[in-house]
Amino acid sequence: MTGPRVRAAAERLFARHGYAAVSMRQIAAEVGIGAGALYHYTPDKQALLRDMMRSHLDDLLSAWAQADPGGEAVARLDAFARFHIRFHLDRPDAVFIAYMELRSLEPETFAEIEALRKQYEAVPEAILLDGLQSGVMQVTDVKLGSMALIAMLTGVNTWYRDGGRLDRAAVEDVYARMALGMVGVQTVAV
Amino acid sequence: MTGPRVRAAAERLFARHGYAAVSMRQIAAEVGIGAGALYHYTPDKQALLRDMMRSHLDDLLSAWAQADPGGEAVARLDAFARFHIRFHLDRPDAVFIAYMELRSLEPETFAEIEALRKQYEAVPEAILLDGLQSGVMQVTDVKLGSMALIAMLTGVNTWYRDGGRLDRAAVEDVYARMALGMVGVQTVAV
DNA sequence: AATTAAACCGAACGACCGTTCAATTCCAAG
DNA sequence: CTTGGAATTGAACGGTCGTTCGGTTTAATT
Repeated sequence: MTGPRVRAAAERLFARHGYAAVSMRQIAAEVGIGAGALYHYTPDKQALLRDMMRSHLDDLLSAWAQADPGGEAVARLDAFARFHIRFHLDRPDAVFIAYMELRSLEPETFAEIEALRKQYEAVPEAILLDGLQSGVMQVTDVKLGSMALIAMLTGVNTWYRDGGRLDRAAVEDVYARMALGMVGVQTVAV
Repeated sequence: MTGPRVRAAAERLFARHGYAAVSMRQIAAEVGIGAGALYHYTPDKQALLRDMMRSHLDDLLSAWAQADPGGEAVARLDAFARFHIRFHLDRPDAVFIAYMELRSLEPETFAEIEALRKQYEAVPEAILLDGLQSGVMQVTDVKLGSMALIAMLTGVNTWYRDGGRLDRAAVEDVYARMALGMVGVQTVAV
C-alpha cells in the first residue's frame, strides 16, 4: 500500500520541481514516513525515475495497440491524433517527466527508454506511409511528418487546463482536423 | 571577458543537466576559476538563469520584428515558420532552457518571462486571424492553431542534428508546407 | 501468548550545496 | 616604480543531499 503512494508522490514531485531538485526527504514527507523507509520500496532514487518512465511508455504502447482501429489511413490518423491527446491529457505528470528527465537517466536506461519512444514514433510513420502510398495524403517526408505530428499533439499538454474555454472533445476535434490538414487531407469546415 | 564565458558555461551546463543539477563549482571549473570568483559576474545562481531567459526572449522578439515581411497572410506564415525554425536551431541550449526551466524561476521572474512568451505567441495568432478573415486560411480556432504551430516548429529542436539526412533549408521547406496545410492552405507537391 | 518478518524510525555518514570574505595576485594608470 | 582597484583564491559557513543501519514498532500467523 505504501509502495504505490511512494511512486505517486515521486511522480508528482518530479513533475513539479524536476528530478534533481526533489529530495528523498521531500518524497518521504509527502507519503508521511521517514526518509529511510523509502528504501523498502525502491533500491535508490534513480530507480524511481526509471520505473515510472518505463511503465509510462509501456502503457502508451499497449494502449495504442488496443485503440488502433486499423484500416484506412485517414481514419486511422484521425484516431491516432485523438488517442494521443486523450492519453497524454490523462497523465500530464508522467508525460512531463518522460520528456524532461531523459537527461537524468543513466546511459543504459536512457537507451532502453529511447527505444520505446522510437517504437511509438513508428506508429504515425506507418500511417503516413500508408496514406502516401494509397494517394490520400501528401506529405513531403514521412519521418518529419511524424515528428511534427507528435510535437503538435503533445504540445496540448503545455496549455490545456480542465474548465478552460474548450473541453477535451473540442480540442480533439480541432487538432484532428489540423493533423489531417498537415498531411494534405482537406476536411469540411466546422 | 570572463563575464561572457561564465554565462556561456552556465547556459551549456544548464541545458545539458538542468538548472538544479548544476553547481556553481561546476560552472566555475568550466570557466577555469574558483567558485567564489563567479560572484563578481552574477549576484547569485538564480540571476544567471533569469538573465539568460530574458535575453533569449528579447532576442527572439526583436529578431522577428526585423524578419517580419508583413503583407499577405500566407506568405507571412511561411516566413514565420522558416524564421522560427532557423532562430531556434541556432540556439538549441537557450531554447531548451527557456522551455524546461520555467519552473526553476522565482514567481515574479516567471511572470515576466511568461509575458514575453505570450507576446511571441501573439505573432502567429495575428497571422492566422488575418488569413481567416481574408478567407485564405481555414482554421477552427486561432489560439489553438497558434499553439499547435509553435509546438510543431519548436519540436524540430528535439531531433535535428547538423549533418543528418536533411539540411536546414530542406527542413524549413517541409515544415513550411506542413504549417500551411495545417491551416487549410494547399500547396503544390514537391 | 509466542514468533516472525515486514515496516518504520531516527541518527549518523561523507559528500556536496550556494554563498561569504579576508587575503592575495594581477595589471593598467600615474 | 608606485599605487589602487579589480580579479581571483581558498578556506570556511551552515545546510542539505542520498544512503545506511541498528534498533523499535506493527500486525499477522502459529
